[in-house]
Amino acid sequence: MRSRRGATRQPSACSPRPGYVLVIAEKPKAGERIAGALAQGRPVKCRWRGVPYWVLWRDGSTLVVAPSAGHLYGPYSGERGYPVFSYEWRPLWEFERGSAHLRKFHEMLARLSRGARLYVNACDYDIEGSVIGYMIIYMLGDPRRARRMKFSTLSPLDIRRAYERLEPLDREMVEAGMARHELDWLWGINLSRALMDAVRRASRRRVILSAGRVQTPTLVEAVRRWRERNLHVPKPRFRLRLRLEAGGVEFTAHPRGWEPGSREEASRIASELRAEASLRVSSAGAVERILRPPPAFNLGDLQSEAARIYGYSPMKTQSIAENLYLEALISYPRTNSQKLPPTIDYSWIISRLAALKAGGLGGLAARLLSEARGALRPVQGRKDDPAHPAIYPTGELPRRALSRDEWRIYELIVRRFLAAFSRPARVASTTLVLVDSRGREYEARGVEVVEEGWLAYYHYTRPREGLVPLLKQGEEARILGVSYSTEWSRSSVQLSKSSLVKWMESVGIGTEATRARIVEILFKRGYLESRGGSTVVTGLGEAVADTIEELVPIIAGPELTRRFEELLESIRRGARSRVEVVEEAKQAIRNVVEGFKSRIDAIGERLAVSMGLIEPESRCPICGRESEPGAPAGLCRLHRMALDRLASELPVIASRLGTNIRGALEAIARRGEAGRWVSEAARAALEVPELMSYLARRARPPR
DNA sequence: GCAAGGTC
Repeated sequence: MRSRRGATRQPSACSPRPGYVLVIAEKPKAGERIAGALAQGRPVKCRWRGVPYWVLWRDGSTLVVAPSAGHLYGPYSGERGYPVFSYEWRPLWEFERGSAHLRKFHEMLARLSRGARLYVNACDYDIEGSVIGYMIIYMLGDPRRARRMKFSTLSPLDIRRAYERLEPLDREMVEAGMARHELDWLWGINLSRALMDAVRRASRRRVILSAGRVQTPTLVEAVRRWRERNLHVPKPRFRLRLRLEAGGVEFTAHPRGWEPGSREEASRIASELRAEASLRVSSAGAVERILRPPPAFNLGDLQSEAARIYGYSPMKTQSIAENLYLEALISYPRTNSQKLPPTIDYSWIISRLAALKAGGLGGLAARLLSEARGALRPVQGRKDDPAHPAIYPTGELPRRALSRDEWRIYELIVRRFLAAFSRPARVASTTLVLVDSRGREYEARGVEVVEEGWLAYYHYTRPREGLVPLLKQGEEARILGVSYSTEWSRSSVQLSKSSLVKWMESVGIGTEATRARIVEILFKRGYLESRGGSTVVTGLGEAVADTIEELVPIIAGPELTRRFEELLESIRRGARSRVEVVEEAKQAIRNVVEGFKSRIDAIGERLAVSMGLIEPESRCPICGRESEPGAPAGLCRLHRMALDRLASELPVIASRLGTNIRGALEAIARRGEAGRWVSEAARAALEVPELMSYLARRARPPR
């Protein structure tokens, strides 16, 4: 009986005689590629309870390629209480919520392991892949009869080459990977239990709290940004705007390198200018910039573009991308790479995309093919990934109508992919410098896209255009009008899911697959909340961040990850052992827990107050948070901080506005640009004499 | 139940 791939099962082929080579892949998709590359002839696709594996023949041996689905094992402890230092590696399906589907993978691998003469770890060539494959071989097979396959892409050539050059098991890499799991487990479980215990003792309530190497620094950063935003004191600036005309073209100019220092000065200069008829051009220059095409997306770039353009959360973008991947429309999305390797058949993919009907994408693909005339070389970004290339469309076309959200993400990926093959764009910018009769300089700028290039494919980063007339030095521009406006500075600090994910990436914590998920955990724990489309930190989030910064500063910032990296590197080099490193961590955690327990009542009380579980002794009259000892009028720490910031900024603001302290305070109390605690403190100071005199004592006149 | 990391 002949069978087509995947169509029919062949019972005899699917239960090969013992003595075969078992090749373990990290996931089904990779297994399929590996089987296809290694088979001489066609691999036979088999299933066990729905999980695929492949049987094939190569140089007279039988190979069975069987996939895992990521990690099948992890540290587990049945022990309650803390500190907890004993654990063992157990199958995840036995104890982890949401891992039930791993059971059939585990059983399939257990069955196939029995008849193998050789085990090959063919998981992704990175630290986690080494652990995934090794644990399966260790638990179900025999590490003494095992080898490692090392390949950097899933191209048939790389896979075949890796199989011809099997290497010994990478034991040091595995030890480093296991150490990573164990260290994260020990720190995370113990600190989380300590926090929960503190609240339970203070309030008799059970609440789920957590801390960890990645989530806690992210929370601390969110708190820092939250405070910065809410403590923002806006400052007024005065912006002069001149409407000019020359040669029939109207345009706008602004002061160049100076600005009016006060409202009074702005008003005086405006009337002086109104009395003049024209400005003289002192110099004119044009420069042309070349904008290189952006590289194809990695997950982080895709997440931030989807957030910028459509307001999608990183988690939403990620799960949409995962669906597109599972439907074979795009390549593997959990990648850090901005590079497209030369081994992929791009002209085939782009010709397939030319058949896309919706959204004009097909037309763009066809246009690219005719523009490129066979020379398809993508730009390469700087970032790389050991296991995967940048995200690209596979050339498979959607078989069903995509939802609006799915289509948007798919379109972003396709457009960005096409742009990577296109030509640079050229943008001309013109700068006119003009002077008035008193020698003050003004500037007018024009921007024009001279050659579209890649902007035709990825138009989301098109520069804003505007024209200025082509004038020469000495020529004049007529003044049509002069105005000035007061602009209050806004806080430039961002706080959103997307900005937190970006921050994590910039300091190197978390991975492509986990960053968005860990930000969601901060919301789930009640540390962060979405209110009216923006992200806020809750009182609980602040209390947890402050508590950990005070008691366990090592885990409050990205430094612990750096420390981990050094330790893991030393294990990989063979300079240190996993046991040694883990024992050291246990000692550090033992000390931390001891310190925590000695102050557990105070910690628990602070956390419980922040959650509203127990009453504080005295509350801030503005917000109801716990009062800070010694603060004026019983303010909390945050409103006291806001008051102090006001005190230091008010004198300058008053002089710019040409008013006194009270006048400046009144202006700030109404400004939407002011941080929330600042405007609240300003309003309170206008009403409560004690606060006003506190301010007056601290507000020093400007030098 | 609690981490972070794989992947479905």
